[in-house]
Amino acid sequence: MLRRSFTYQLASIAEDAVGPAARLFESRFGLDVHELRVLRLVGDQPGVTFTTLSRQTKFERSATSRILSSLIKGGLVRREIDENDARHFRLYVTADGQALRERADPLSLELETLILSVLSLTEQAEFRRILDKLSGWLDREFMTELQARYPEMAGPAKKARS
Amino acid sequence: MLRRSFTYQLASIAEDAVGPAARLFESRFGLDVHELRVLRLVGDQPGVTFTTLSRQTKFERSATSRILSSLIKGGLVRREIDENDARHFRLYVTADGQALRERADPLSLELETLILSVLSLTEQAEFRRILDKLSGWLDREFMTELQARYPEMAGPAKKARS
DNA sequence: CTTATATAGTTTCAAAATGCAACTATCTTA
DNA sequence: TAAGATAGTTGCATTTTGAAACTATATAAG
Repeated sequence: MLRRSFTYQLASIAEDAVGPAARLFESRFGLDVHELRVLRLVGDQPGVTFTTLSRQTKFERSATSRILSSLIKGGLVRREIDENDARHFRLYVTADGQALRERADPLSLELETLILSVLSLTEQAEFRRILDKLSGWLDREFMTELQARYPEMAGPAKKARS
Repeated sequence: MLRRSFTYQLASIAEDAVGPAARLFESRFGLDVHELRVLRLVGDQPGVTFTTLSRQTKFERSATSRILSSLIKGGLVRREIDENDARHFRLYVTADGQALRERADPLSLELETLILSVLSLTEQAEFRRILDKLSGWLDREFMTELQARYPEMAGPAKKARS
């Protein structure tokens, strides 16, 4: 078999993994995976600020803002004006949001376990370790490195569309 | 640091990897990454049929059809009616398509090397091996397994949108 | 032979997502 | 008190989406 491009393979795995999950979360909790992603990021970083968050979501700022609005409207997230700088909002998950996460997380875990079940435990650990290493690099030095090597591509991340 | 959901991590890595690549291919070759994906899949499987292809692309059939049309219009792919069954088209990359691939592939390889450069050679090999194992499983048994466990979600893969 | 059904692939179209740019509001500096 | 800078939101034109309808060929049944 021909060796497929690594990026294609990654994107393809991500789609196979996220796609079914998306449908399940939608049908069980009426929750869009994008919303879930934001809910989790906020939950894991109480008091996180919008700009930080939107860098992590990998969505556009405007998209993140809209998702956030919908979470707030749904009572899953609340925001507080920063007392030192009223331009900032500090974001927190509400009790309802927390409750929802607590229902959603086991399903995530279940799916994750199923996906990884084809790997031995050693492989799973190794895979995780490698993914962590990769994410760290991609989040930090990689982007700088890219800009340096390919100055032709400025501007922020464009839709990858897998 | 909190352990992030594996699917989020994967999607996030894929986006970081594919996003920049998308912009580069666009600016250097005027080629959309989706088109490139299809071009490669056809190139690697001369005579492949539309339905097979669209399963591999992970796009909707209609999207695949549109991308294919654009490749054909651009003279990068050609199609022939199957002599045994006129409902099928057999797809082939043209000389122009091949030439384009030959210009694009080195860039892909370069990017891929850069992305993986944070890993040791052993890790790279291990990572690849694990990815292969995962893709195989996800393409085959996994989907069946999912349907069995979660009958509530029928229908074909929905946009994962990461 | 004629009708029914299945399969391959394309096209249409309304709804949703995208992303730039303009906008509001606050803060900082001078 | 005016001029930027920063945080976040919203408007809106464009693009993307995906389900459904459609065309065309093949196969099966009566």
